[in-house]
Amino acid sequence: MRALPRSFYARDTVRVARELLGKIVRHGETSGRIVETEAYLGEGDLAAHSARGVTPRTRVIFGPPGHAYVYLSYGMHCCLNLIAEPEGSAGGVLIRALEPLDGIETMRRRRGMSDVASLASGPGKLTEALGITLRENGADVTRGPIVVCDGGARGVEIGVSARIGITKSADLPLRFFVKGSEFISRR
DNA sequence: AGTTCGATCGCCT
DNA sequence: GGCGATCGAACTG
Repeated sequence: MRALPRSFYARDTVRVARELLGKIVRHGETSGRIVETEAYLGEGDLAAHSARGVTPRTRVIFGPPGHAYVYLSYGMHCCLNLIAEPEGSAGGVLIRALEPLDGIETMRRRRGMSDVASLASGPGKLTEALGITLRENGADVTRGPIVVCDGGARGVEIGVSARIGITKSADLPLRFFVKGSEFISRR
């Protein structure tokens, strides 16, 4: 399966967040279909790490599209974002949940649990299931080791809501999910 | 140099 | 539904 081209990411962040639903994320032998995303915008989005401009941490968010921004949340979970917008403009899509596809036994071992619907139903869970850590920060997802490709999913119904677990800019409808999926983090 | 505060999860009740 | 775990970035003085 071929990686999505960089041009897919070099667009409006909300559009990229919506269209990432149904796409497949692969890391090594493990992969999953994206069923939940959130858009984090540039200027004016106080919930985004990029809200206060370029710093050593947020450098990746302002960099070229099609790269991974991985950060540590609450000192224990890594979260995966895919960078959107042309270089120099901030925008990222937080991957919040995956439907596990390949390497389910590996995911079970990494997660220490067996229920498939819970293996990757949260941003910290899916990075643990796929073995994604801070080492992958800045990786080019059109090349690897993390690769995103077209899953052939068409015409799924998309649900929209406010983003989860944030306090600033909390009311914006920037969370997107596959309606009815049993693999999302919450309904 | 010290402090504060998270784009969370799982376990407990 | 509440809380503790645990680390790095950014802000303060």
